[in-house]
Amino acid sequence: MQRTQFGEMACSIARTLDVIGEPWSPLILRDVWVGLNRFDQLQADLGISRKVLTERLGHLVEQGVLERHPYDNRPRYEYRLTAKGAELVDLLMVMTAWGDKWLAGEAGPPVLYRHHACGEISGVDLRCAHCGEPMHAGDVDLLPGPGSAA
Amino acid sequence: MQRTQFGEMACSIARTLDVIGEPWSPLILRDVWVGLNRFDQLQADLGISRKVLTERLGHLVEQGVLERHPYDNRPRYEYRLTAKGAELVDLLMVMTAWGDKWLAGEAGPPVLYRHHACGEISGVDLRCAHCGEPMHAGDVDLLPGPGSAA
DNA sequence: ACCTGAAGTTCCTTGAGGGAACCCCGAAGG
DNA sequence: CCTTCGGGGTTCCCTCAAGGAACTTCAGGT
Repeated sequence: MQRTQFGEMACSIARTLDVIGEPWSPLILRDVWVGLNRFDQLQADLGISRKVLTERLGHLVEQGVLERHPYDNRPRYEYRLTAKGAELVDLLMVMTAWGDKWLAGEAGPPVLYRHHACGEISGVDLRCAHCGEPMHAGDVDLLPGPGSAA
Repeated sequence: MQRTQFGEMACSIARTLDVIGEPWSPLILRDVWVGLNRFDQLQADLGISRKVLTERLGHLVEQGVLERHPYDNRPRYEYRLTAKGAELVDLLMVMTAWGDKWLAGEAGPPVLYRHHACGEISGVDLRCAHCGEPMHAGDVDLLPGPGSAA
């Protein structure tokens, strides 16, 4: 965990980091997304310390990103993405795209995405929600919004 | 810093975290993106410890995300995004979109993006690079790729 | 010769991450 | 009824990274 809390900053990036910025959190989300829903599965897959896993899951549940819910009529629980959490998968897909492009090396990407709509192996691209044209680092101006500190 | 190195995992998310997963790194990138390029500017804006800032900048330069380069013909340096780093801004924009939606509260988003192509205030949306249709958590199947461990 | 300002570096303290052992609870087996 | 098993955590200790503040270095300006 970062010692400095980012959540108080007037910045959506900082606030998002307060939710999933701790080490392991994005990987936990990825695992839950792909269907590893139980404590021991996560622990085994990630090799994370049980103590830290407990802390992370607690935090993610508290933030409304995961839901802990019982199964099998005994003290067994599984974790699932909430709607809020499912939208964080966007972030994971963009990380995947960047990692595939810049870090995968000779071997190529470890995982491929097949898009339901077109059936093709593909990746994500960022588009303007308004006009549908590409939207990347150089394509925007930044303006102070209603929630700015000033 | 995470004690466990994620870079060795066969996962582009984990590898990406190895580059920018440390606390502060995404915020440093954001600041450099918006034009805070010098050590003291970054330190003052973020309130980060100078020691940690030195470490983070060093790591980001080593990873090829930032370039350190001299100005003013004396021991003065500024940091700039490389092409590799500029593409990481995609990640920041997605984090912003999510934070704006789920964490901004009453006050609304602290920062707005105006898209050059259409001139409108807008945000990003994820589309399939192949067919252009929306691509989110439920719209894909995952398949093992060439670089998978198996 | 002195001051200033940028860009680090050093040193100390605190607390989060790693690791392994331990605990609790309900079910199933004998 | 007593024991074992397996999921889901807790507890404890150790190490190393983050915070914080003071110190250093180098070049220019006055």
